[in-house]
Amino acid sequence: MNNNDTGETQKQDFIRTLVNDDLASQRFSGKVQTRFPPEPNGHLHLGHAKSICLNFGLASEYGGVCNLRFDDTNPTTESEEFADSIRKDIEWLLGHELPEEPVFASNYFDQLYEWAERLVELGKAYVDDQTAEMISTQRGSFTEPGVNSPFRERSPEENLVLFREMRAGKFSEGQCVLRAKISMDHDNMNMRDPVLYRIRHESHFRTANDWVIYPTYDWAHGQSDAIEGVTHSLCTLEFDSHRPLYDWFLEQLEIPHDKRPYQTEFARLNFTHTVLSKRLLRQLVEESVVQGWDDPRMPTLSGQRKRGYPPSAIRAFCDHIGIAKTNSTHEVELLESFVRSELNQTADRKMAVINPLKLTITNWPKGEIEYRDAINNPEDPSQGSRKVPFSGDLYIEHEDFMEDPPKKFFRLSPGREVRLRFGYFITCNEVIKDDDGNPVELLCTYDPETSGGKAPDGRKVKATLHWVEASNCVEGSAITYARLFRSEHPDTSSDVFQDLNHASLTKFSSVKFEPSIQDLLDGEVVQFERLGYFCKDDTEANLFHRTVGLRDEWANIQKRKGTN
RNA sequence: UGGCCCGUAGUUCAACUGGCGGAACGCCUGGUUUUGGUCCAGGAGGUUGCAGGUUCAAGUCCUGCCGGGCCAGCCA
Repeated sequence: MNNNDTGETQKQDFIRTLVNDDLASQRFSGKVQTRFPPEPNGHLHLGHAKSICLNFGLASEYGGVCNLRFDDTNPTTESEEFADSIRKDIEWLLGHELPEEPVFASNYFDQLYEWAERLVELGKAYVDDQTAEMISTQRGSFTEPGVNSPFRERSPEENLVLFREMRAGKFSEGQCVLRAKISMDHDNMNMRDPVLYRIRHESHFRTANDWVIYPTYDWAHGQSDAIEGVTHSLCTLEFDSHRPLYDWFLEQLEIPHDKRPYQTEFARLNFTHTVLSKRLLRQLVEESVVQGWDDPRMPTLSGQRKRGYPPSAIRAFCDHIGIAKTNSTHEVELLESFVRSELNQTADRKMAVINPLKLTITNWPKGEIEYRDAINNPEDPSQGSRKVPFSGDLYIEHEDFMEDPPKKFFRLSPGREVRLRFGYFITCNEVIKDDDGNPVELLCTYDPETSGGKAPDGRKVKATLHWVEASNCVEGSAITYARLFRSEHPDTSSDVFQDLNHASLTKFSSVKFEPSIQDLLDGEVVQFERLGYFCKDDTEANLFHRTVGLRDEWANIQKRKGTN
């Protein structure tokens, strides 16, 4: 695999082509500036990661600036807590602190208001006293033109008085709005006299009680871009039909062409077996399907962090998938392969037994402990090695023993010899079972001649098992995760909750770890050999979350047998 | 139903202004290996949505159709 492609070749996609064209034509005198504009009313997820990588990546490639701009135009749903968590997630993803302090659309409320007055004076905006319902029915449909509001022809003077009274708090919520005066029979519904300001008698987390009218997204966005000096305003496909509006406002306000940002849309990110809509994600949290926004099964950035996904792997993934206008759904396995690829290079190896089966070496000198050399990372010899205790009292993985093994099962079974990693060859001689016939202990002998992992007589074994020494081990637990939804495209079904995978979390409570896990930092990711990558929990002692498993040939063989 | 956007291996993307359709992930086979991991080599997988047209030559240009997405919040 070549995931860690350093990619010297310049990336090429339709957006970078546009930027190069603008550079060539000196459209913005060689400047490139972008922005990432989340609304502080929820948590960031993988879909946002694509946009963050694009916006911040593009700016840094072209030596420009990318602002984190909070689109805080709706006091009803937004909060400082969301803003703080968004900033934290972005800095984690980027791997460094924000080069610039975040900015807020609310910083521009004065300017936005002033511009709105100008539009009123120009006769291009009016105060409409109708209810939301009336305005909605008057908007018409895709095939029917809208009808003009009875208040559409108010004079600029009257509108200015009314608009100032709106601002002064003279009216109640919903009593009136400010609308742009464009055209009620436009093919594009967004151009049918859109609302610019609505009344909210609510405190805003940045501007407190300074305002009782708040700009809508359409009125705030393009002008905020212009104020900041954004050149390329990148957003997702669903804003395509808003672009004519974006341009219309800048045109009316006579923003000079070389200072006029323009909007370009790209396809948002989707994953198989995953939902990325704010509404559904919130529902998963509120209905306690998951344990919170940062549940490791959540596609939120905080969830991925808790699970141990390296941000560099998410960035490499975003680089790899590129930017296009085609609606697309990526296989979650692709992201996982980037996570493995990264972790394979960086994660230290340890040993843990997740589902222990006692194994006693009958010819081992009683009570003797030997310290075996174990390499920390075969991909990176500079990481050195450690000593792991070994004795005649061990645990191995339950799944590594079968009394009556099928073909192609290479692990331990009665009479068979296997290697214990960093240890010796052992042969299973006897199986001790409980009343139900389940194996509870294996009696084995070891060959002292195989200390180097090889037999002097050249005989081979077909498997190497991981193990943990019983008297020195650390006890704890581990959680493995599977996808939250069973179907590939859960969000297309009418009831996504019907599609939940009820086995998305499996907790193992009597895990045996080698002693060295006590030196691990919270949030550190290691590979437990043959089991996968695991991340140390930051709140509970000796708890590990499985970030992602290893590729598993044996599981594939079993799956094939199951389906045939 | 009107307007706009999009259709290239299973998936996601390449293929400079028309010039032999490639890669990654996934899958399969073999090699290496003290992780059934990693790594290496090879393989299968395509009527470029369909039908016409222009051209010596079309994934690329033109026309029509089909399929998918978005738009009728005082959300963003």
